[in-house]
Amino acid sequence: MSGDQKQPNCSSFERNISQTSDAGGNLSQPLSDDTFSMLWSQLVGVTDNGNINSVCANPVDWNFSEFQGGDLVENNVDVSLQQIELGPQGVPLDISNFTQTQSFQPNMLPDNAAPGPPMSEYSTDTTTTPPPTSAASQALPSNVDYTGDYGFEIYLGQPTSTAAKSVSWTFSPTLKKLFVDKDKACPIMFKTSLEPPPGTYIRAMPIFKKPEYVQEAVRRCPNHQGPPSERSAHHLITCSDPSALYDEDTTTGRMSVAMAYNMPQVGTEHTTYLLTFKCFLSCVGGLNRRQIQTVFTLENSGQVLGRQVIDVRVCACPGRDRKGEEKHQTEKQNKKPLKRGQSKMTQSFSVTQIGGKRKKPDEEVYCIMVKGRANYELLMRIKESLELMSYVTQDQRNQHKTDQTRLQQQIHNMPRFSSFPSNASQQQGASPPNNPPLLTNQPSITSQMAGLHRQDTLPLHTFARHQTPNTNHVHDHCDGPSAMEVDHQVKFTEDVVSSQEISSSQMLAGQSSPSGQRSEDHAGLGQVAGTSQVSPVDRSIGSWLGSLGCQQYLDIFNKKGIRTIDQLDEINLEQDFAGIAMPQQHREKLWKAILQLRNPIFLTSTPSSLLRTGSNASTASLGGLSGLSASQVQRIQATRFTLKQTMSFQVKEEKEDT
Amino acid sequence: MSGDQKQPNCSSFERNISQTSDAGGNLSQPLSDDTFSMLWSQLVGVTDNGNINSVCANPVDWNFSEFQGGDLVENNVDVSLQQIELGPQGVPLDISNFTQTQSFQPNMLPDNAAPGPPMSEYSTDTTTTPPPTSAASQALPSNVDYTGDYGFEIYLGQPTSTAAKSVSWTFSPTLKKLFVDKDKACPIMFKTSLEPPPGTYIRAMPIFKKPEYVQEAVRRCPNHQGPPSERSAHHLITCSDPSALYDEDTTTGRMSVAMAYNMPQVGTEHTTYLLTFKCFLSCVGGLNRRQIQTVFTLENSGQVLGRQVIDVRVCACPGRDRKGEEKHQTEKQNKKPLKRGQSKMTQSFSVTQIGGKRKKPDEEVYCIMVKGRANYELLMRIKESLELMSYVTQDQRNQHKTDQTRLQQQIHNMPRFSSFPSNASQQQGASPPNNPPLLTNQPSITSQMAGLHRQDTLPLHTFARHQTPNTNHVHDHCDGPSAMEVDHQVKFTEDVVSSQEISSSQMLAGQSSPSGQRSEDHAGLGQVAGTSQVSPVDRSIGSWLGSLGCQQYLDIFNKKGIRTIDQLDEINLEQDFAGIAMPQQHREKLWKAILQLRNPIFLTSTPSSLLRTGSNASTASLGGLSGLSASQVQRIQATRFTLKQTMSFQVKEEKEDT
DNA sequence: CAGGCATGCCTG
DNA sequence: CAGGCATGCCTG
Ligand SMILES: [Zn+2]
Ligand SMILES: [Zn+2]
Repeated sequence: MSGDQKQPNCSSFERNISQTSDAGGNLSQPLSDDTFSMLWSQLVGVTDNGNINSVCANPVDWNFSEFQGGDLVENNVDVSLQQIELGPQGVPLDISNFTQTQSFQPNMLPDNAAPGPPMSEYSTDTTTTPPPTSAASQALPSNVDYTGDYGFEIYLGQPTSTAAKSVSWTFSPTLKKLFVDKDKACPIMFKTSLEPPPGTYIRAMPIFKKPEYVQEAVRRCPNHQGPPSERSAHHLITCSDPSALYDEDTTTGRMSVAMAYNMPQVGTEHTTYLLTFKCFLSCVGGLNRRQIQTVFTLENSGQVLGRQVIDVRVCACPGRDRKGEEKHQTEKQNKKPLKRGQSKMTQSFSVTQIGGKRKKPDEEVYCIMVKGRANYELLMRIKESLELMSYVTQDQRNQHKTDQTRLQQQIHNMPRFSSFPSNASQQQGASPPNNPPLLTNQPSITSQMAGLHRQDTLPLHTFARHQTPNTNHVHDHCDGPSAMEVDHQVKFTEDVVSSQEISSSQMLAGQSSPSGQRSEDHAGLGQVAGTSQVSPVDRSIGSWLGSLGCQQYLDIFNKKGIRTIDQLDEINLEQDFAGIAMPQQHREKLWKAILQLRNPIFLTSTPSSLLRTGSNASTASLGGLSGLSASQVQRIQATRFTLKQTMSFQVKEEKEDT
Repeated sequence: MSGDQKQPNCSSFERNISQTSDAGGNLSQPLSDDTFSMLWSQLVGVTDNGNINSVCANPVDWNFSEFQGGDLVENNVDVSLQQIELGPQGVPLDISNFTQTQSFQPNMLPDNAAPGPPMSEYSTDTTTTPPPTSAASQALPSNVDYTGDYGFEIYLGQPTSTAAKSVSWTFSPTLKKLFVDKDKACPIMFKTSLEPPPGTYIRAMPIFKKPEYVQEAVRRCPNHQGPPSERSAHHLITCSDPSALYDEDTTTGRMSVAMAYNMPQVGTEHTTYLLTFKCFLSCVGGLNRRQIQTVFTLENSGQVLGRQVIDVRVCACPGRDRKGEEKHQTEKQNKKPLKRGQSKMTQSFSVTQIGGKRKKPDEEVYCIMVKGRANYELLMRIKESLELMSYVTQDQRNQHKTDQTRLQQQIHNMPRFSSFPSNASQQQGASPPNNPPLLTNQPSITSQMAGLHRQDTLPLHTFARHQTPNTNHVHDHCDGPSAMEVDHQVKFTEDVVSSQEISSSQMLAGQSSPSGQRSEDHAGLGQVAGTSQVSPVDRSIGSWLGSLGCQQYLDIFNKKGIRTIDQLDEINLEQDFAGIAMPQQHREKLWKAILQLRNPIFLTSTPSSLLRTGSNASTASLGGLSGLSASQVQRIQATRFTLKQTMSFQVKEEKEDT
């Protein structure tokens, strides 16, 4: 079994690779803090780069987990930077993957985030201003799939559900991960929907997945280095094709192999390359158990035409390890949402900046020593918000103020309390002992909510919760760019509101978002935020689906025995709804709404309570382009940041196999 | 837990260390065959060396286990080559360690095999003709303890019985093995009883323990190599003393560190060195899980004054691994002799050659491909005998012929059959189903013997077995150098003989060996051989002890419930008799006799039956110097070969924890 | 090729 | 520092 929880600690690793590490020395600072600093400075560096506006699509997406002490089960931070050139039709800022939290699929930005259909005018524009973006030469190489104008796609053969323990290789579609034995040729196939220009090649380049190491070039361990006479002596990945070229980037030191790309032979759909990995993931003094990905870029003259990324694990027992990781992942998926005592929180920031003009931030990096994890985490999130705020334009701030004022007025009109359900059976199950029947402003509201999770009747009145009027309710579920001005010291209270009030607040959310095709997803987000901030009058699935415009799926939920939205905690949309015919749009909408329901509390004033809450997660976002319409702009350079952090806590007394 | 069963297979290892291996390429031949060839050619090479007669003591002792497939549990071959200079007093060829079979103590040749007391005339003799015998410069370095004229001894602190899992180091006196963490300074102490000449130093040199690798220099794996600026960059062992010198022998490539030796500080008994091991035993591309020993030689001007050898395991958890290996060893000791279905055989050859004159054997090495383990093992033993035969002198051959003739005459006088015990209960227990009541010449006799093991009554008549007259009965239990002329295709039959016949045959054995101090051990061996070749009339312990002249221990056996010699299978002399006051001489005599009883069948015509026999082991020996007396020689150069092979087979249906 | 060990290293 | 995992590799 192989998981990704275990990583070499920094100090021991530094000793191990002291001879080969060519990464910067800033890893000696406290890991987590430094991680973010490094990550952050990278982002800043990229956006400050003068080439930024000419980059067609340069997303950066990281997924890592640290903070491994204590109860923390998972902590993923995805940072995505995407620069998009908008044409006259406008390219909608797709946020359909916004709430994606699986760590094994972190890089799946939607294909339609690419600059338009093949052979459109954008492709010309792109090719006429080709920046030197060869994957190997970038300090922070992108690991985001991008089929590009030529429909570049990777293929690893017919999907298999399992493999013998020691097969030479096996691909897990679920994990999007290749498990491959060392020194075994592995056929990797590619195709393009259109034939790229002559001289196009595919570059295969391994990168470390975790931000601590992403700057370090992946190379073979000393044990497995080839003879100096071989061009590929230090390359992890070799290609059976003798004409393959082995590059070592002079500045980044990255080792990659470039293989001529030709369209598939007649009768075949794909072009196959036999690749060999020359080190184990576990190789001491080399990969050293650090997860890697392999970035395949379709390139021509250094210009990236497409990109496909897969995780790769080079190990002695690909079948065994695949099984282990898939099981691990399934356990994660299945059990975490069910865990009463487990808390998960996801925060996500998305910042879109129109144009490249913005004052250059202070690039000096400071180190803040913080004692205690709770304080540290709190400070980190504040820090993130503060730093991200610098990317919010004045227009966005103004817009936020307006929205804020309007919303507060609406909320003030709501009654603070109404009635409390007398049904004692609602407090059955795993509800904590201290479950006061009357709601107050005290912080244990999530415990109370946990006590209601198992209700299977349809109460006429039930809980709803929203923030107190004097705090910024949009702080973690913003529906506009102004959400950056948030108050992290926010407190939640629980209110019971009537159905009328619910619908009005939903309307409010709907109203605050512009309609129209380009802002559709944006509006969707606003609607989702509304459902969690202003609760439905009853917690029946029917009402909830109705509020989402998804009544047609009521039967499906009922068949699964789900009658109240409190039961939604037990759902796994990807799994439970995998076989159900449903437009992707709806699927995403439902998934987002469920996530919102699960994560009503993002931050409380007492950070330690994060470890005790029944279920908390949060998604904060900064949607850009809110003030834009297609008629307003002819061509826009847009930069989108997405920073998503998911943290999970494991409650001690619960066993893994509950 | 760490055992020594697991070894890298040859091919994978070759690939792993292809960059660093500087050993000969003959490892590509079949491992086992090649192992012996290599080993053998080494022996031949050493003895053919012109320097042989001037070498004071140059024993070679190997212990390894291969043949790991099938039921084989253990296979140790110890080869010892000792060249001894005999003074006027004569130095008896001590064979007190002859039956030692523990693989963890293979190198403990007796200290009195050294050339006499300190400051004797030999020391002068030795120092006036100093050969270049620095441990590092020898292709096949000795790993035999030798305190030498100065009483050189190693000390690893107060013995401990156990240690915490991850202590930086711990020494197991039982295993004579140091378990030490990588990169942790380990204090190793030495003392001498006399102060050696100025300029004396201690050389620490690691060697591989197994003959497959013993020629290869031990060096760090590429991962753990130091910077080229360090003299010790490739040395496994480093010393904290900056004045230590790091040698790399130009011809052998061996890496060693030489540390100045000074007598202990006043008030201390030992001189301490802080040594550090820079690679794990498991290091890929380096030690690669190959067991090592460290040879500490007290040297002066390249001359070896003393030698101390310990096994070393560099690992991350010294305490854990020590516990594991000690447990493993205890299990081996305790359980193997008890196992009914397990068979163990030990063969041991000892060849002593007087003087250095002997025709140079053909040094060409050929490879015989053999299909099937049984055939292979059979052929290997034959090969060994044949090759060892070339060391037998003509005098020895003549002596053998004489003995042979005399013995055959005696045997012909014995009745072939008498009666068969009617006690059906003798066939209880683990006896195989096909257990014919009447004895014939068929080959399944060992099965029948197994059926008799559990008898706990004292039958008036019981089995005895010896070889048919037309075969050479001394083939595996020789009592003289002529034993080399053996017939390995020998067959055994079972006879029942009377007690009178037993004692007569014992007398025979006794008569054939000369009396006197110098040949005492020789005589003892002959007696032992006699007890197994001509069986006692009854199988009671009393009779057996009486025949050995050890009646005084009858009570001890009875207290342990042992009443027949068949029960001796269940005894472990070293353990069961550890606390019993008994002269070492008697202990050895008993032990040898028990071994003989256990191993009546050494070779059968059906090799596969080796895997099925209840208990078989054998000791063959070639005692040298049989014709010598102290008065005949003033000074003698003697060379003694000892080749001992121990093989154990595990029967499938028996569990380890029976 | 499945079972399982050996063994460095991570976690509490 | 003990428990236990991760993972290359050996064995049947
Ligand atoms: Zn490697
Ligand atoms: Zn090493």
